Amino acid sequence: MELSAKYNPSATEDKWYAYWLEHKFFHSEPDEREPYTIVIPPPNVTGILHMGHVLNNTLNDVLIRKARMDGKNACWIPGTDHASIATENKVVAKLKSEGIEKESLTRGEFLKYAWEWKEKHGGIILSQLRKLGASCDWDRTKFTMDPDMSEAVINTFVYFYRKGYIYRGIRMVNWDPVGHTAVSDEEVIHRDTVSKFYHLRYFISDGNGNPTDKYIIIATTRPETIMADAAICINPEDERYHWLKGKKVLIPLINKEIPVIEDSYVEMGFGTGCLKVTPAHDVNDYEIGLRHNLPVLDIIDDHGRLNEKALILVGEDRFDARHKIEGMLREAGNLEKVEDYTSPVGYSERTNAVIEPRLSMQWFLKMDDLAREALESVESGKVKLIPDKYRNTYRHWMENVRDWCISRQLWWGQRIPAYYLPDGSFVVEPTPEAALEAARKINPAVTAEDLRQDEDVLDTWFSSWLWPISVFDPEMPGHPDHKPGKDLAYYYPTSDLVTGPDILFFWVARMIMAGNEFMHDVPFRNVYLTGIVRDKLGRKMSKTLGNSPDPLDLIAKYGADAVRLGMLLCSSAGNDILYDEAQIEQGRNFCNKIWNAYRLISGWKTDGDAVQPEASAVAVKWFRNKLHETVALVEDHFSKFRISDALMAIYKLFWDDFCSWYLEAVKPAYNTGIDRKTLEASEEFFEALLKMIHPVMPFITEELWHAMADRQEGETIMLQRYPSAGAYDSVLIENFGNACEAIAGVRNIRQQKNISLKETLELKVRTGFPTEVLPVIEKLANVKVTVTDSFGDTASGVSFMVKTSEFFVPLAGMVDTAEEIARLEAVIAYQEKFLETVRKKLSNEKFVNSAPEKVVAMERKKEADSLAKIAAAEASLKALKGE
RNA sequence: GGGAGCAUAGCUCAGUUGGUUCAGAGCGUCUGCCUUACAAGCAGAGGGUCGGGGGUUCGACUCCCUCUGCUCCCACCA
Repeated sequence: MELSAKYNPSATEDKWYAYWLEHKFFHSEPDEREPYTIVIPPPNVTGILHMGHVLNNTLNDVLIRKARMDGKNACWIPGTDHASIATENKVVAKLKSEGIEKESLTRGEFLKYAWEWKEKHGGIILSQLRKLGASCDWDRTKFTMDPDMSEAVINTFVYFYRKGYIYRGIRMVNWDPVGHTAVSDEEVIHRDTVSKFYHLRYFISDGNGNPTDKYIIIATTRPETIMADAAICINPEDERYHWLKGKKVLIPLINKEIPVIEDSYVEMGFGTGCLKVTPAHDVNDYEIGLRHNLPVLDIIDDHGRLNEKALILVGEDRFDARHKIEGMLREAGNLEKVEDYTSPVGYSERTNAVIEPRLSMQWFLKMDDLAREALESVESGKVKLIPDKYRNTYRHWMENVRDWCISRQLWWGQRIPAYYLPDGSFVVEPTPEAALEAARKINPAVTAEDLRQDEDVLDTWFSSWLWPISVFDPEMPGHPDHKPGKDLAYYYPTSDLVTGPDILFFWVARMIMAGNEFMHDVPFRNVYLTGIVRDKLGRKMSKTLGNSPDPLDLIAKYGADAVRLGMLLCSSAGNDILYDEAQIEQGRNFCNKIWNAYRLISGWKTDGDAVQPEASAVAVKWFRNKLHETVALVEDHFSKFRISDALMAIYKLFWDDFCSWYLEAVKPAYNTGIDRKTLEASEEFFEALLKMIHPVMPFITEELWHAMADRQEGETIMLQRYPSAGAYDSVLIENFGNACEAIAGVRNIRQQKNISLKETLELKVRTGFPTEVLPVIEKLANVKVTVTDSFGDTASGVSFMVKTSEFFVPLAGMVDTAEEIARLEAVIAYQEKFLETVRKKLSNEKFVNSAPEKVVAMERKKEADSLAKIAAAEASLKALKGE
């Protein structure tokens, strides 16, 4: 059958993925083999595949496929994350577009919509991963809100509550007015933001609530909060304001009287040195308020609007209010001036809303003990971070961690299992039944109807930190004395985790905590932290910039293998990836190269009588050694998670060594058959190469592996053993490399002298050059080689050197003597300079005495080689000059 | 404000205890080729004072100090 000159991925990818699924090659069950386990970083259940996923899951798939081919029992657990805030936002937005407000729904009604949404959109991303070729064990797919997974979360909550780690308290939290929930400190992103610095006049009160003509100036970025001011604060050391001590001032517009207090928190040099204290809307002010017993007046509601306690601008959004109050203050004569000002402002990671510091009742998990142990796990090397520069960051975070705010004012998630009695006390139990029983111990009269469950749900990370445990045995979390199930006992701890550094703390650190707590062992051995995918200008991929390509479009255009290779080419661990479509083109081109190598080999016909040419014999011998050498190199790269280096080594082995040198060396002349030995060796090499590439490019390798031989139904390249590194003869490899250089030398001369490849030339080489590789030179350079001690008339030809071997091509009548003299003189000049530096070293006693023997010997060899080269060049020069 | 990291060819990056002829790779560039696997290709070539300065050493891309320029993380200066 005639094969197309181009590889067509669309014709093969779906076919082979279906084949793999049909034969359950991805499925794993515990057995006597060594397990190799990866849990997927669960993507948002309603998310769509983006380039970051492509990078991450390609790496995961390469590792898992490599392990599978290494004979391990490889298991990659897929699944999705319920992503409370993100998903709830999407559902709320969707309902809103249909004219339904969340507030108008009961919790149950809303959750019904949410589950419908999840059923419709959930899992899209998992099907996209199939397009990429991900070899996940789909039978084990998990979702963080599966009933048993949710149960694990509840049990964990109860466990830590009973342990005394979970408590409830009023805290200043980061309020997200768009998500209508508190978020953790880690979910707040601080960005320098241009705003205004308003200088306001606060008039001194005469004591009866009436303004005098004296005033002080206070600088603030948030004039809309002045109605909640509880005091004005000055530094007690500040002599400028001593006259203010004990006075009262009036809040502009509402004329409310508030005291002047003193606190060293105020910096005299900043702003006007005079601070308005608004305990309800600023973390520091809250602290000051506590010290000075100030009342807390909360004037902003869940949506970020002023409430009735503000007295004015009630119902206005905080930013509208800021704008409006500026005018009102100016009109009232309270606005001294407005300056531009840049200051860090907190934004919600999920909704990008400006965070409103707000007091509220929340649930917290004590972190100190958990963090201490989790730090130890990394410090001791039980968990290795790759690259290890993240250890510093990790340590810093673990040593400064604050208690984890785990409650969220949302409905989509695991509801906190705290049940309130009518008197306000509460019990924490895994089920309503158990809660009732416990409540009756407090008050026997309580009925099920009297109990009210806490309205909040748990932070999503409070479920995903259990992921490496609960996917195998959801009964384990919360029960550290439970006997792990068969799967958990076999697969835990998992082997490697591949994820982004942005969730090192959110997720990785907390998984380590949960692992230590419930399994008394870390959840994984190695954490490979990828970079962030950026565009080629270094900008983050984002929808608004429109610089984020759709991976499925790329797969459709170039093929999944090309996309995978393109992503890996530029991905060294921990470094950001500058994505460029050109890399994916390179991947496509590589597919094509593989495809065409197959076309060549598959077209060869054996000629039963043909004996193996010498050139083929040495090429076969050389490539076998080269293959062994490269496998060893690749294994070394893999062991150090240098995936892109491993890939490049294979890429060069295939393209340069196999295609450009080996195949050209053994390729039979036009219309002639090939000998059996060479054909068999070629097929063996090609198959080994396919196996080496398979983890990175699963589709094309499966296609060609099947095409090259009669395979049985149920056979697959993905379960073949990865080629093993055998011994190799580095002398042969070097000799062959020198032969290649000699070939290049002749080709170079041909190009310079414009001599066609079809014209056979003479090539002389000095005795001593390994004769074994000469047939290859003869074939690929189209030369007739003579080994000799004497080049004869070197004036009528061109010489060149490979390492220390001298070659000569007689070219009667074609030599530009002047040019050749100039070239040789340049060689001599360069070598003499080089020789000088070498001799300088060797004449330095300190060098000779203190440097290792090997290094000194090397310098002596350099000296000898250089002398030889000079001698050769000088001889040629002499001949040219006719001396 | 605190901490960490980076700076090597036009671009993206390797360079693994300071020592192989070590200044590298891929891509791009230039030159010549539609050569019977592949022009998404083949052959060949050019290209860098390893950010600046100083120091340690027989020897520094590699270790130390300093300057400059980027990046990231953490952080409550209104």
